Amino acid sequence: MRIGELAELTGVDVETVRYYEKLRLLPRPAREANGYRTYGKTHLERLAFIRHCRELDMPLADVARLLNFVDQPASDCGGINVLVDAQIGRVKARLTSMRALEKQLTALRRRCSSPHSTQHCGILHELVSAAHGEVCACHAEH
Amino acid sequence: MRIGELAELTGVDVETVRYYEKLRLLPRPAREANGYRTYGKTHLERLAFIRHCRELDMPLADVARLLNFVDQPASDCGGINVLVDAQIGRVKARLTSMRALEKQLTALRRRCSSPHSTQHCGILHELVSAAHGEVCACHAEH
DNA sequence: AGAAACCCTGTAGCCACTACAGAGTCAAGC
DNA sequence: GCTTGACTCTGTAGTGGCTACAGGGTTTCT
Repeated sequence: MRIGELAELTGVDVETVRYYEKLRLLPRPAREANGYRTYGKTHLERLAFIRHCRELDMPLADVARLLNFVDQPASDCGGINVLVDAQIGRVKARLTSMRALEKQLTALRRRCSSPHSTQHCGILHELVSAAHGEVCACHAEH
Repeated sequence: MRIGELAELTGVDVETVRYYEKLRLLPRPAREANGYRTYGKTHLERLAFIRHCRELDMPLADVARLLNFVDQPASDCGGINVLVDAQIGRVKARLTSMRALEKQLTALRRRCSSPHSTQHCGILHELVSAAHGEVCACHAEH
């Protein structure tokens, strides 16, 4: 299997496959006589593994650690839980801040319903008033 | 006011202030005889404006556009709404995918409650099974 | 035979910073 | 006057996770 086929099967860009190789997430493949990379089933599975982890938005450094666990079946899996829990924590934290952000933006948006001149635009007024240290609708408490 | 004081007042890092200047978001300040930057009230307000927009997670390119509107009070403010709406759209889309992500991760996490050997770890099994194209708990439908 | 599609290496760009390196300047305390 | 520490300057490189070339070679299809 050449790199294009591997990329196609896993839904990963060709350049990304080479990128993963450079980061040593994928082992170096054998080469054809012309220098083309040749992949087998193990590469396919490993790449699918990486991709699945990325779909869960895990950083590549964590994926590398998970791959280490895969390569050492006898070791304790406690570290895996730690990684997943950390990822869940990050996602939860971002969710919280994103929800707040959405509220702030919609509050800001309500300040201007119909188009008119910039100097009377409620949105811009809100943004500018923050520059004066005043209370703004989007970042108001409660 | 020197750069450190400006940074302190706005809660922005000193390096970031210089970075904004390089991107022409902040006008070039006057210089003291020793070459130190000197800022006034207008800089302070403009920087606070930028920071407020960044708190709403707007890209700097959009912030630059908003600053253009500020500088042209007579122009139509329709473009402002477009920017804010686009930002709201981005945030909503990310919220949706983050919520799905959280579900996927917690489903994955449930696969391993107590620590044991890696080769029997349900989490790793899930991640590996994806590599075989099988259905996994975290990305299962419904 | 020629064109399109694939492959190679290596480098630079994206975003919004952040972190230096290596130098100069300034104020306070001894 | 001298040291120490805090501040400032410029310029460059690093972060993550790709993505997009440039400039070449190879294969495959028609």
